[in-house]
Amino acid sequence: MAAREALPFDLRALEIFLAVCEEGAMAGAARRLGLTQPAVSQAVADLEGRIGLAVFDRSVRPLGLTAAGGVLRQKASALISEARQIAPALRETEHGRFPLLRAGLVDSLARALAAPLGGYLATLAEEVSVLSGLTAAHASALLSRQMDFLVGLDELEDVEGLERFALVTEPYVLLLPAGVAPPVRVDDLRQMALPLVRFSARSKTGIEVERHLRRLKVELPRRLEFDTPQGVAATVAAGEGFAVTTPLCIHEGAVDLARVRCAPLPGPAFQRRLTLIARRQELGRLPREIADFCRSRLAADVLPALDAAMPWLAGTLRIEG
Amino acid sequence: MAAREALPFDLRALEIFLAVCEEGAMAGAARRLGLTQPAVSQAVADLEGRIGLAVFDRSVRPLGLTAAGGVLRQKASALISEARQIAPALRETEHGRFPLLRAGLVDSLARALAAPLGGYLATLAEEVSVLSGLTAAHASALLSRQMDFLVGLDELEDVEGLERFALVTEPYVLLLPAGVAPPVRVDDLRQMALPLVRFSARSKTGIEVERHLRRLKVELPRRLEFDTPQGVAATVAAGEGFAVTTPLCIHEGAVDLARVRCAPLPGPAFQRRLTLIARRQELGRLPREIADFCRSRLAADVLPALDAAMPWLAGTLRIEG
DNA sequence: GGATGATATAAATGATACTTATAGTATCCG
DNA sequence: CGGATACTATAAGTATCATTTATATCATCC
Repeated sequence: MAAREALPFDLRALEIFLAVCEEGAMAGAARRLGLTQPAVSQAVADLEGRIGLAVFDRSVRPLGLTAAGGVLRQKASALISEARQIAPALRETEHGRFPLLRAGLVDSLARALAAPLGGYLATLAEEVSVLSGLTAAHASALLSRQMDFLVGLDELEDVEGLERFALVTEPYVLLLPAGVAPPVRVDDLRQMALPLVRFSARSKTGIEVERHLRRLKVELPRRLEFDTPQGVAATVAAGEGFAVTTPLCIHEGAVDLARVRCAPLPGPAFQRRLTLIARRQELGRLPREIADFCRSRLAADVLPALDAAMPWLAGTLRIEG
Repeated sequence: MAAREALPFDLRALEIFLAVCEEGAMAGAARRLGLTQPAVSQAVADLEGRIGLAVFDRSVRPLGLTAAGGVLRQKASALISEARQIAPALRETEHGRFPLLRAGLVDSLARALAAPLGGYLATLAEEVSVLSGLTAAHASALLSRQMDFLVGLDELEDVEGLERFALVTEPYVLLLPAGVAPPVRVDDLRQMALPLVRFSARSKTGIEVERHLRRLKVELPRRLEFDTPQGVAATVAAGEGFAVTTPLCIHEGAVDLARVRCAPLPGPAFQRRLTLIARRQELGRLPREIADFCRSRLAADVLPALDAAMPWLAGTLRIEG
């Protein structure tokens, strides 16, 4: 955690600063706040001393703002207005629940988890939003506090201040149209007659697959790519190509298993892990509990079907925790 | 402005509260903060007294959070982390400019203003973003502080705490394919052979046109609609229909004026006004200056061409201020 | 070039954050 | 169960910081 250096101001100082901005004069601000003029003058001088910069241009009247003062007005105004909303929000929370929880769910778990997760969150919060999509978009939303947690691949490995709960690890596998014989060796892969249906490079899964194939020196023509597991699975089911995907993506695709064939991916182990990521400490025990819930639902609803369809997975698809 | 009731806490109290949350114990928090245990105990009791709610459940150890406490942790954590970013941001502003300015520009001014506005803002801020689109989306971004100001129709008439600067008022006009004779009376409108090309009801312009035509008892079949002035203008230029639009939308459409014909809209006066809207007091004199800039660019770059193409406008298209 | 209305500084005062000291309470463990 | 341990609450004193009164200095307007 960052060094606990003291904050250079408190909310009271910002309140006084904003009053001066709006009145254009310290004396005016003092009248409005029910203080004396020197109190305001000293509060402003103290604030400037603490941040080490002048915020007012005292050579003109009405008082002008310096560059730093302009920015401070913008930021302080936002901060105070948020602070004012906190106490009312707390009072509305007497039901013992959060007022709002916002979750991001990677596409490949949308079918498996969106509804149960939404239902579970609804028992914890007054208002719930579950957004499915690419984890990249969710990651930036999480960092900018427009989202409370996300479930997806970990694209934030280098970011401090987050906590992670591993949910499930799964190997990449091959998905082929029903009649096609699966390649057994890496070399068979290089000679596939069918084109490769790809995940878009906008998704981390797409990037990982791309990199793995490059490492294996498997070069396949670029023909069709999709953002979503459904697009990939449906295209394979239609016989248009084969894909490197994962068991959960196949489940997400909701495709008729009679029309496709799943097979191990030849070559060295290649897997991915889905994780729940939240800002550390902000939601207390909640992220851990939500992760537990997700694991139990995956174990109960999804794993049995996938193990039945791909018995050769033999535990390489496993719930963490 | 809202009644200036005092804030029920300052940042120091929240800092202590969060330390207790993370340590799970007041004594632990005291050690971490370099305080004594009673100091923390009293700060917490004081905080609870001010907001009128208990935040900790003292009957269990490690200390549990109440419902309100859970929400407070979430909000306080966000507030403190934003507060910590302020001072560094101020120090980066020694160039005399804002670190970031985010503008929303209504589609109908995108061609006329996006580039010059962007250039002008770049002289004021380190980083600038100018987003074009429907004002409805910009309005919500403005309110949620994801945008600093917007230029468009005023869809926020009932919202407090905003300041407005009128830029330009323009009448709605008819746009027809070159060869078509313009309707002169309202009744001619009702008998147009060509279909009406509409602005989507997602845009305020579209809604206003729709309402005006309903008031005039002009009912025209629904065939083609667009979100953007380009779509409307290009469709009219292709001879596919006629449109009720405005001079600035026509300019935005960037259509060859030889292929279309502009004419007054029969019936009572019907106009719209474009406005610059910002959160009050946050950017100081900046909104007024930006509005001045926008007016001068419109007067210099756009008005002469439109007056030449539609001499019958005769001052009904006018810059405000 | 004063008159006026503002800001800055100094010293005194009041509020409140913090400390020491002590009493009360939860949890652990034999 | 009972005592050891570690925590929290309360009381009273102290230190610190915000605010006041009093006074000096500065900007702006005729």
